[in-house]
Amino acid sequence: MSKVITPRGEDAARWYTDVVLRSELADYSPVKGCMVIRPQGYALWERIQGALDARFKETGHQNAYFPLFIPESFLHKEKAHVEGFSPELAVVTIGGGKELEEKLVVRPTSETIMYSMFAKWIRSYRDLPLLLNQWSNVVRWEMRTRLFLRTTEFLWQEGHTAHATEPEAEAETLKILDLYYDFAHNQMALPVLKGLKSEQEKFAGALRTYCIEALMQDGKALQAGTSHNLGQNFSKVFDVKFQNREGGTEHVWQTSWGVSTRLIGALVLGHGDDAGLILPPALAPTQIVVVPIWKTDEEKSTVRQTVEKLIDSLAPHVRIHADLREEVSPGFKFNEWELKGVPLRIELGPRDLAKGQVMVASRLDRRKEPVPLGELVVKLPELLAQFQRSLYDRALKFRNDNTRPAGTYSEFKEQIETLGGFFEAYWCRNSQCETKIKEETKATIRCIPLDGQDGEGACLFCGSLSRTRVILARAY
RNA sequence: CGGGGCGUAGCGCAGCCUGGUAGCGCACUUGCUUCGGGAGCAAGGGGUCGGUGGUUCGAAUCCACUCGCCCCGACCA
Repeated sequence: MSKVITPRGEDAARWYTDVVLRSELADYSPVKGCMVIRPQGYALWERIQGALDARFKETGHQNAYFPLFIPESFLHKEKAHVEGFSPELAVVTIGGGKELEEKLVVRPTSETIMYSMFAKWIRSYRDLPLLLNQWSNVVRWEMRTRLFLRTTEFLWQEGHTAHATEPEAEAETLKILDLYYDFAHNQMALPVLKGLKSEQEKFAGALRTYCIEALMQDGKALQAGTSHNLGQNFSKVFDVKFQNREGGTEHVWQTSWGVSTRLIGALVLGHGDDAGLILPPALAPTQIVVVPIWKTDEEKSTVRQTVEKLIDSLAPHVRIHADLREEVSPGFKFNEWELKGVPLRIELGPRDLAKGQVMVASRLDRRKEPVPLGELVVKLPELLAQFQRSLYDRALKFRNDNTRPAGTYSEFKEQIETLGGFFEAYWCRNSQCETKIKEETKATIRCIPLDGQDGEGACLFCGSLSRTRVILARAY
């Protein structure tokens, strides 16, 4: 493997692949379109899982697990759903050497199999709300794949809830959207827009799809999470009914929502640079790496002793790792840990020992500052918190600098090509205008932002007066 | 599926045009010296040249077919 990553300015696509492969997040698999998530990448996923799972539990959700295989007929019950997913299904036709009576679909998402069970479990309003989440893999036979951003099989979480009333379902949909928004900001250090998807872009089978939408450093948008209000679309076809307080029978109101391993791609594209990954401290499996430096055997033993004491005192407070390998030089380690995105690095050598200090280097700007040994326990958590803020601020500044009014349609067409980024415009809500824009510019309406819908303007395409403000961008 | 590119050592590549029995860098092994931004020297190990068939005294090299991967477009988290 080459020693350096292809510079982003030279080839952004190659840069992304280089970073993912070289930082050992993932590797290509023998199966086309699939990937192997390596220990580095999986550790990151586990941190994402941990943070989200805690939030789901705090908001009253329970985890469960439903089967990988779904009877083909289930998919066909909801018209829009089957039309949306048919082209990308993997289907099992043979089991145990025999042709199956009914084909089994490998789940592309679990609405249908879950709700067939909901129908069995829900009888009364007392059984509601039912708040479930599942961590699983799903398969969607994509034509074109990219590590983490779009693979044939991916890992995700899918929440599925059932409620007694429409307002309750809508409240749940928005509660999860807020949860995702908060997670993106505070854990991933990525500013995201909360918005509503257009009819064309919404989930197959949903009433409404809300999303969080992020802007990557190459000027392309990335859908980072979705929360759907399913209304009664599925409960009607799966006959998920309950008896209300008044004794009448109603279909439940449902939601589903998810985020996937795509979030790892968002971290790479959102924060990385030509030296590799940059991980937010809140999610970094290793927050601080210690690189000891020595020349003589005598120095080696004193440095090592100090490092061991350091680790013992700091390990309860921060996720810290000492790189004691002797077969590679300190300089090599600096580069390697920077590639892997570890936020802070402590350098500790004879010169530092003499002064009773260490050098602390930040992955953000690669600057180093001396910190007295005795102050580390207090100072390191502060530096990590500061790192987290700075990383977010930098991403926010980037987004602000790359969000602009679309202007006239011809101005927009030119700028989407030359500048990229988010464009603000008004849209008449006519899907023909939306399609035309997409065909002519490759940009899509990313969302109708929930904030700032109080003005009015001319539709970007047809010019008719509109009160719907939208964000457009080219997207992953 | 359309367009472009590539398959030669674990990785990145040269060699191919003009056939003569395979080479470079990194990585790996051993030893010594090193270690504050990808260490140096020395000695080693490792390849059915993607596959099949053909041309030829002889094929990594020429011809035909085939398989696979990557990138760009149409579908999508």
